[in-house]
Amino acid sequence: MNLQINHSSSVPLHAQVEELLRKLIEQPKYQKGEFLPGEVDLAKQLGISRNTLRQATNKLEYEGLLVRKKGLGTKVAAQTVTTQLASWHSFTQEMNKKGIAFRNFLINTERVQCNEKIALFFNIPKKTEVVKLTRLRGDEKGPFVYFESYFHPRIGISANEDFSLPLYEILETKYKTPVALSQEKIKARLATEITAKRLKIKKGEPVLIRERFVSDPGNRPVEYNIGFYIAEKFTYSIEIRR
Amino acid sequence: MNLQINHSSSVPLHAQVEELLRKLIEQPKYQKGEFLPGEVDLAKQLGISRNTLRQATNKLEYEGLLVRKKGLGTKVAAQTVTTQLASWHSFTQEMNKKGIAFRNFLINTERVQCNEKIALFFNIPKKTEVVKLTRLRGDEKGPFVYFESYFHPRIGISANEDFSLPLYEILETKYKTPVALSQEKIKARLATEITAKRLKIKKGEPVLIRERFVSDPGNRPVEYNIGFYIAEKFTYSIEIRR
DNA sequence: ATTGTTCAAATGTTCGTACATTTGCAAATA
DNA sequence: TATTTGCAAATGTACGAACATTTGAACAAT
Repeated sequence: MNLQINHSSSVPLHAQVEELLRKLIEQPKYQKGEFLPGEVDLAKQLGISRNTLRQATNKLEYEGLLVRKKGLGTKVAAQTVTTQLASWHSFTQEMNKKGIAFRNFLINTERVQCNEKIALFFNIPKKTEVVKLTRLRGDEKGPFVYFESYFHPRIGISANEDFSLPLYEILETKYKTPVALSQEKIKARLATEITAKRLKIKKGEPVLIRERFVSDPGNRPVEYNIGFYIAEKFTYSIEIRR
Repeated sequence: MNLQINHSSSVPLHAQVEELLRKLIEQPKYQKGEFLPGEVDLAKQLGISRNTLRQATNKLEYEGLLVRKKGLGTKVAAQTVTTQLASWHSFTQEMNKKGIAFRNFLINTERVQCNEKIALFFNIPKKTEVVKLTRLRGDEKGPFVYFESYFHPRIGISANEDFSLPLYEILETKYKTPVALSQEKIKARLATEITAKRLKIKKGEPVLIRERFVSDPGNRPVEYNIGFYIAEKFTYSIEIRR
């Protein structure tokens, strides 16, 4: 492994070291729980001071990637894929942060007639045409979440929109529709045939279903979103302040 | 304002400073966006080194409480992402609202040795004795949720406590331990034998598992809580503002 | 066998220092 | 007057050093 950093780069050393460590700890031995080299050694090896090294490891520890234990050493935290809700568009970021390659298996947009539930939330007549966005996401091993999004006609979003950007960025910048409030409902169910097929699991395996009712600052409905997560692969994480 | 720290305390200086800053930045002038004193000045005022001060501010910055700008200064972050949960102790309220008679099937308290996970969160040695509260709740048709709560020894809660009152009321009034932050994790799993027995369902039926890591305003761990819900009977509802 | 002691290694804490970079503003300049 | 320059103040980066505390293991004493 190439543990090289560039002392004359404009990128701060601690940032370089941080990146390097992110890659380093992907190695199977570290994923399996082996301790990293000691701080003193590692710093010497990298040609930097222990303090600078700790700047990097501190950040990774904050993120929950590393666990340090006084008198023992530093190792990679036991990994669970957590969806961080505190930030809105953090899903891919979370993935990337953990070094998990992230993939869109399918993105599709179409115009459909809305069902009763959506009509009720949007406060529009049943069967009004709305734009529906469908996404299937996962990693190289396969999909692990299936999403559907429906947008209120008022937004004027197009079925030809480029949805590769974060959704809430598109809404805010292009359509001047800030989102301010969302009501979420989470439940667990056994996979139906169609859901199982989409997620490539067996019918009857448990899935986490997360519904999201998104509104703007004036409390007007903006988006309805429903996601089906493979339960085994997911922990839904929420941070609450009061 | 009393900017005093104790150099001979066993509490690390940076932790003391962190606490102190949390209180300091509650002042209206800082909430309104005034810059904190410069690092050099503030460190001198506190009688600590700039590095130590930065250890504290780094953490607060990472938490999103402070914003630092090179060449300018440090101020309190404008409040943006406030993730707020409707249901702190609202479970029974929700039930009552829906006219569902609510029943405690079992309440039990005991002293147990804490496992690794709890030791890690509480930052105490493995197998330290902690108070464990067990609850089984449901309606007249049977149980639908099984809870376990563990309390940090610092709280000094007794195993003979009367837990018929709302938990967070007990903590705040009797034990002067306000709770401020909680991290929740939600996952779905198939019921193990023991869980199935408790909830009177069949082994292999899906259950929603909700873990809650509760901390006080100083971010010190207070309670660990895990609940097993019968998935079919439950929807977990969250309200998020930003 | 059990208990206590010592030791080396690891992370934790804290200091001091030096220089880099960015910012806003005031003074000098065209 | 408008622009540039320079400076002081602020945070950012980086190093080195010293000592504290915790851990696990080896070893010694009971």
